[in-house]
Amino acid sequence: MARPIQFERDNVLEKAMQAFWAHGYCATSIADLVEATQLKPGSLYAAFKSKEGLFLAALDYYGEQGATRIGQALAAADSPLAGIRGYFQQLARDSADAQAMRSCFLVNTALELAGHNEIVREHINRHFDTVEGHFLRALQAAQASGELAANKDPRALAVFLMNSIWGLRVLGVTAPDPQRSQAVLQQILTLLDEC
Amino acid sequence: MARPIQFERDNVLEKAMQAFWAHGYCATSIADLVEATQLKPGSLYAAFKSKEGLFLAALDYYGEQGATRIGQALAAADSPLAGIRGYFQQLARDSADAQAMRSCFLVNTALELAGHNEIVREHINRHFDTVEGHFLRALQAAQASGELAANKDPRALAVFLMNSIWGLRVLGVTAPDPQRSQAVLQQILTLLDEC
DNA sequence: TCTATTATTGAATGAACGTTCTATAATTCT
DNA sequence: AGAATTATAGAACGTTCATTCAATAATAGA
Repeated sequence: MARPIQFERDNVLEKAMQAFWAHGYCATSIADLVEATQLKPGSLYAAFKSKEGLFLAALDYYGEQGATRIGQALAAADSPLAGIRGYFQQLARDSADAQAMRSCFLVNTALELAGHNEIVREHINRHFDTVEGHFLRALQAAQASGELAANKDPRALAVFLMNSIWGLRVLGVTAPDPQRSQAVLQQILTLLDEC
Repeated sequence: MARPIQFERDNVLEKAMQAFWAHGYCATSIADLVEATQLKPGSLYAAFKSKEGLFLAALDYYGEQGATRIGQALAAADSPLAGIRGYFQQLARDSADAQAMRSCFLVNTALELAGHNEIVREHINRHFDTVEGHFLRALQAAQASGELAANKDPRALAVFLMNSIWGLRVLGVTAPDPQRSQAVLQQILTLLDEC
């Protein structure tokens, strides 16, 4: 009974996410988003209500994709600990890439907005909790199978791994350098070994 | 031969720093800075050239203060490792404070601007390097005195400690919680012990 | 005391901001 | 085919932005 929507929502969210990720919430103007998504202001506001609405949608799009990817990578690994080691090896490589110089969209947003905006904080925490949950289950499985020492605390290790991700993201933006990333990686992995 | 400057530079920088720290570079307007510093736009521009100039001055003011404070805390401790442990205990307490919900000004800035602005990146790295230098010297001293195991790598540990600071700052903004902060702290301190 | 110099003031500037609105295009149901 | 409905386009809105400027106030040397 009416004209159907022309654009694909995921495509628009992907483009908007890239723009927000690259420049942050405040520094990304509606004009930037119009250019990135190829939608006119009217269409953007009809679909997402406001700049903040579009931002939250893009944030969730990023968060869900990321968490899913991590979950799949862990599930596909030869063993729980091998999955975690593999993930951090890749992360260390990413954070050493001087071309990228780009943190995680969630971490950027956490520091730009989470301190003041409770809604944003909730969205971010939800995604972080999902990832932490993946790590926790992997660590518990590793302990059950004897791959992780019995005297380790999976919960504490899971929080620590999240902490390490956040740190490596900052390192990747300020001083991307393979040697430094590898040094950090070694310390992190040491904590997963017997000691 | 001319009218002398009325304001104290450090006082203005302190106020400007608080404003930038609380809201970020982009979200802090000149009007905000005028109110915070009690200087009119003309005076701000005469003294600091531009918004960016004032920001960099405030960033350095923060960085130098912070690095000095850490250096003094480490020097005043009973032993090198005791100094490091004490610093991280305090940091873990800070990041568990739900009232504050505020990261480190340098970390905030790193994620907001360092990816695009090379000058900002250089300023930030200079301050981070100073702090890392303090940690490195403490770790080397600890190793020399036998307090730190001989098989440890002070350089790698120093980078890892910086990484842990950054992580705890993110934790403090998104989900301040004593239990989680303590869990992370325990893992970090474990790496300083024999194992 | 007068002159030169510089700090301070706050209004003025044009550009860019997020958002809204009206006209138009496209579609479905009757 | 016509009527009803909704997406799209892009100009227009008032506001706020960073910055500049002309007028004024305050000081130091002559």
